[in-house]
Parts: sequence; structure tokens; C-alpha cells
Amino acid sequence: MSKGITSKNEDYSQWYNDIVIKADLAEHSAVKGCMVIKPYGYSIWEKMQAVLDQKFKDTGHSNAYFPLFIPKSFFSKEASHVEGFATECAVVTHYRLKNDGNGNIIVDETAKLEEELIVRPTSETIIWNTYKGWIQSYRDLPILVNQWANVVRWEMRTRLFLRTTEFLWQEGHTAHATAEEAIAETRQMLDVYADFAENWMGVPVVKGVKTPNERFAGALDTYCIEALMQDGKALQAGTSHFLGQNFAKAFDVKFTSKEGKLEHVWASSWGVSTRLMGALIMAHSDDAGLVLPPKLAPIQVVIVPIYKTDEELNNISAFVDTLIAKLKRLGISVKYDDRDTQRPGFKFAEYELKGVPVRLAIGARDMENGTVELARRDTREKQTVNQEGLEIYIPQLLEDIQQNIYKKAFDFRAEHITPANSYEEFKELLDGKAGFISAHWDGTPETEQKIKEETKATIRCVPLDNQQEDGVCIYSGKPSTQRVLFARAY
RNA sequence: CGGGGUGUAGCGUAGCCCGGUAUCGCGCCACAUUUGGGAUGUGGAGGUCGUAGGUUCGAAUCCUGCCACCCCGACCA
Repeated sequence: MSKGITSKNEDYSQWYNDIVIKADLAEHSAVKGCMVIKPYGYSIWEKMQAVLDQKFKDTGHSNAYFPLFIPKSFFSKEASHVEGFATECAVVTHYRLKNDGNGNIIVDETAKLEEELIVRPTSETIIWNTYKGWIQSYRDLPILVNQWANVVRWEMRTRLFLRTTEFLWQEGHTAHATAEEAIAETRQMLDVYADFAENWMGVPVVKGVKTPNERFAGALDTYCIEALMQDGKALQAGTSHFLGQNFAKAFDVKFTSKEGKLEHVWASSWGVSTRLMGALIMAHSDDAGLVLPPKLAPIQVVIVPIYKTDEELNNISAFVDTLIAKLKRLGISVKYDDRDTQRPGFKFAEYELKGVPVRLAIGARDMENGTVELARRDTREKQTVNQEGLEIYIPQLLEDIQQNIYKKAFDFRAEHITPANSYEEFKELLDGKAGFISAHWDGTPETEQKIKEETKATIRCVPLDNQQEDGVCIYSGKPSTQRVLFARAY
């Protein structure tokens, strides 16, 4: 039916790639591991940014911008941080090129930097180096700053949106007078992320905390939201870290408290990236293409006229113009596609591929009957509805689609959280049903590592709302007090 | 970094084994007929065959080096 999209059941990875390319979201660039985000894909990212940015501001944060380059020496100041990122850093060593006399441009070896610069993989170090100059007293706290930026992590293998060498993200970096306040901030931002994932993206997530193995390099605790994709693999959709005083100590950031004591500052950092695009695509789309939740769709309603003569088109357009005016007043984004260079069938397929939630087709027949043909992308149902009252019906329908998309993903996930009570059962589930597997774990990094090596499944998180129950670890047989969520992940 | 694969028109490809200036489909352009689910016909444009060198009268084809990308693994907060 749809041209050129591999079926989801046939080859999930290829299906994903096909959608990214055919829906015009992104493409591979001439630079290894880096992608070009195309205008349509970028417009979705912009919608995400706008919503998140407002949420950050509503919770008291301000945006700022820090350098792309980080002096190498900054990195070595926090031991576990450098260890975590050392193997994937791009390093700037020279600042000038020259002509070698044979028409080739080469690096000018005489222009070697005294200290190499790291292209930021994350900005904790440069930011905490800066915060040192901003903080003297408890009166200077808290600092609640967010940065929208690009970062570079030199991964060996990449996948469009899910893992690219350069990616776009936001990183919040906050400084507080007390541990309690920093933890509250960490948890608050996790809630912001979860709210965004569920109520805007329509992707249900598990809020949880990472095991020490999976923690951010330099954090005391890493909180996360974990989503489930349609192939049963998990995707970490966002993280929020409680950094304790690690970076304050590394960069000597102290403040004088109300009581007159000199103390190290407490910190949090939190981020989501263009990886959310990958989550959005994989969570909802089907073999006909992208399915977008109305709240993030750049085009919410597309209108396609069907006509034979200019007179018919003029007649339709007159009606459409007033409809568009009404819908725009309601804040609905509408596209009227009256190109006469493409036929209606082509347009139908194209907007389905691009995930536009609602499509109206209006022909001469409709104009006589006072109707339109309305198709919704999520269920692919078509119906004929009256022109009158569309401005009431469409907003309701968009809301309905938003709910339906979420519910579908929610039900899928509910069916794919399965308890396992033995290692055999665990492995069978992984290779068969997949999804999250809820199992007892003895709490040791050794067991976690063994399970990872043997099955490629990792502990995605310990859910925050976890019930305590006595049991035995599926791997070691040692006693356990709660189940944790395992899955194979992206 | 290890294993495998691929580079030929905007995209997807045939030709390569067995050397003689490149095939087909989609797309693109023009015109006509069309338009309620990816139109049809006719005509047309578009190529340093990834790159550098070698062998040869002659290289997309054989040989050597290099580059790029993709897949699998290792890796990946």
C-alpha cells in the first residue's frame, strides 16, 4: 500500500529508517555519524522545544549559553566524569590550515594549541567552572539555568535520531544550598519530562532510578524516564541527575551559609535530546508512515480540494478560507494544499506518510451536500461530516486522537511488563515477547553485569513507585526486597 | 577497532566473472488527456561508472593503493 516503507513486522530497524527518510524528517549527511535534520523533522523538534522551554520557565529556570569548547584540563577535575566520557570525545588540537604548495590544504603544525579543547559531550565542567565566579553566598542560590545546545559524542555506531555523533539537546544545570533542595529539583524535572512524554508525545514512561552501573558519570543518583518501543525494546527518553557536591568540589564552588559556614554547593543536571524524536517515531507509527500526536504535529489539519474546473476550485477555496480562519482562531495549524501539480491520491499518501492527524477532502459533491470527507491518521478511518460545526468537531477530534494515541501506547506497554520468577523464564521472555521484565535482583553490580553479558538485557530502572516484596534474585538466588525492570534497550 | 558488504544519472539498479564508451525502473522537463487513494500517453534532458595510479591499442569491467557509506559485533548514562 505505502510505497517504499518496509513493513514493521518484516524488519523493524529498516521500517524505522524508512519512515525517517520517507517522511522527510532527516537524512544521512556527508559527515560520518552526523545527520541533516530536514525542515519537516526540525519543525517537530521546534514544537518539542517550545513546550519544554515553557515548562522550564514555568518552573523558574532561565536559558543561558556556554562555550562549545572545553579545555581538556577541566575534564580531569572530576574523576568519574572524565572516565565516563574520555573514550568518545572530539578534540581540537590546531587552529589553522595552510596550503602545502601542491594545492592541498593541510593542518598547519605550527598552529598547535597549547591546551587541547574538547568539543563538549556535556557541559557540567565548563558550567561549574563558570558557577565558581557566580556564587559566594547563600543569597546567590539557587541558580536555575538551562542551555539549548548541540553536543558531540564520538560513538562507534550511529542511528538517525537515536544515536548520532552530534545531537541537539537541552541541559539544565542547577546549584543549591542544600542536598534536599537539589534532590527536589532533580525529581521535579523528572516529573516535567514524564509529563511532557505522556501528555504531549503520547508516550507512557516509567519513572525510575538507575542502578550504580548505569549512573551518569559524576552523579550520586540518576533518575530516568523509560519508554517502550513497539518492538519491545526500551528507550531511555530523559535523565535527571542528582550530582551531590561532586562538581562543586572538583571546581571549588563554595558559598557562605546563613550560619556563616563555608560549604560546597549542591547540584543537579537534567537533559533530553533529539532522541525524543526517535521515541516519538517508534512509539506510534505504522506501515503507512509516521503517526504524530496532534499536540506536536506541525500540521494538525490538512485540507485537500478535489476539483475539475477552476470554478469548482474557487467555490471550494471560498469555503476553505473561512474554515481555516475559524480553525486558526482556535490555535489549530492548518495547511490547505491546493497545488495543481499533484493529484489527490498522491497528497493523501504523502500526508499519511508525514503523520498529519486529520485530513479533510472537499470536492464538488461535498459542496453540493454541505459535507467534507474527514480522515483521521491514527485509526485511518474515514467519515463524511457536515461542513457546519467543523470548528467545534475538529478540536474535539484532535483531543480524541491525542488520547487514543496515548491509550494505544499505554495498553501496549501494560501488556509488555511481564514478571519473571526464574532465569529460564526471564530469557524466554526476552527472546519471545520482549518488553519490560519485572524480576528480583540481588542488588549487586556483578549480577547485573553477568545478566547483561549473557542476555544483553540491562536494568532499565528501579521504578519510583516500586512495591517492596520479598523474593530471590533470578540469577544468584540471593534474597531481594523488590523487583526491578529489565529490558533490551536502544 | 574486528568481521561482512556497497560505491554506475536525483533515487534504486543491470553490466564486471569472460575488456570494445553504459541497461532498466522511479523521479525530472514539455505537451495533451486526467483529478473522490500514489494517473496515462507521446516526446525530451540528465553519466569525469567513489578516487588515484597501473596493465592494455582500448578499462565500469583486470591489478594496487586510498576514501566514503551501510550492516553485524565490540563500544555507547
